[in-house]
Amino acid sequence: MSLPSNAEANRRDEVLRVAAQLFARKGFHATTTRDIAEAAGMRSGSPFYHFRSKQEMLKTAIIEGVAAGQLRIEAALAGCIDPEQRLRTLIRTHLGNLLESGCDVPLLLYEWQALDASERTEVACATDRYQQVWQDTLDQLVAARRIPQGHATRLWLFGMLNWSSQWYRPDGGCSLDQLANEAADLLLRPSAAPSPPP
Amino acid sequence: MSLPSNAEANRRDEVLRVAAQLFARKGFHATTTRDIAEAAGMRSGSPFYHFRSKQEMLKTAIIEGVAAGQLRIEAALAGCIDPEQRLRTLIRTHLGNLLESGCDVPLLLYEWQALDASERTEVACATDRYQQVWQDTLDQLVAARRIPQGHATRLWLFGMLNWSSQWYRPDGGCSLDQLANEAADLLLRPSAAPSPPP
DNA sequence: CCTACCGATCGGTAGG
DNA sequence: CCTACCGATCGGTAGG
Repeated sequence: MSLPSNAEANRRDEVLRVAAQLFARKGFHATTTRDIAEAAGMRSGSPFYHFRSKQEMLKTAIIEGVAAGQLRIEAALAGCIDPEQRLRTLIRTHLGNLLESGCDVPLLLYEWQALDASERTEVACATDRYQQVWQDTLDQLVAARRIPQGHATRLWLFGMLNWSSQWYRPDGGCSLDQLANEAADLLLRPSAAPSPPP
Repeated sequence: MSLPSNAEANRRDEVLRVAAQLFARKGFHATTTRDIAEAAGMRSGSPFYHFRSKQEMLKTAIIEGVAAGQLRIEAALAGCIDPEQRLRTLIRTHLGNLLESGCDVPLLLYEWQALDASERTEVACATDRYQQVWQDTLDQLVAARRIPQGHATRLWLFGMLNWSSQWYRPDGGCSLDQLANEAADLLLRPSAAPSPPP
């Protein structure tokens, strides 16, 4: 038995990176393993030295993308206590995870349908963790009457944000900071006056 | 020259219907023309008697799906004046367009990427019309201070609603009426008191 | 990681 | 609309 060498691991990461970007841009089924090989500077059979199958590339890309996004969220949230500020930070960071170039492994939101049942279960574990901190923050804001109650609020919110990958263009003259604040303003009610009514 | 017979047109509609449903459920690239033929009770080459290519089936399905949804929206909105009520009706009807079974030709939100440039232009004409009535209603609600200003409000709203196709399950114990009202409540501020402050 | 290749499947067509 | 078929391409593998 031998552990993978550093060089080998780096090549594997490179394959994963280009695969994830192609999956994000063209979709899983519209991307061929030959596309991936070419983008990684390899011959057509070589990606299969690193991954058993195209589906395994997808599963790994989804899970690593979510994990990387989760790390960025935890870092951005460090030391942030106020629920409104936490929500704004979550929204801004999530938009970055979705839209900002330089994401080595982008979030792949729509491609999980190409996975089979057991792979979906693995992916669900990663996404459940990603959503937990959102739910906690939303619960606090409901308690503070900054947003209305509702079963689906977290899902509505993810929808708002995730759909931006269908329309956002970096050259559109609207920064992610602006967009993030606009989205938060759409959800948040003004905070109640500090003194109660007579 | 001969016009298509009724029987021929009916078969074409049947091909389109099953193609649209397969595209919606599995995605364009994961659906084969043989899947479509089988679902329509034909042999593998026969769909091409009605459509020049698989892409033409997709383009037609998208445009007809949007047009059918548009008709349902116009019918539901007839005689409805109040902006809040109009928004609630738009949301409820759009969720029906997305999620309700019995949609012969469902809305295909994500598959337009498989089209080429000229086909996308045709699709854009149909979707622009679909969005116009939404924008008008949102503008009225901004003027009435029921929702905050923002460049992207219509896009946030469509995101909220469209993402529901990723998580909504009809047996989940939540009706579309409930969901629609919850979504509207998330957006709408309470209307201002009728008398102005001193 | 490359060379060389395989079996399967795909979109699409000719001819009737 | 069916039969019969084609050329291209696909995911994946054996052997080195």
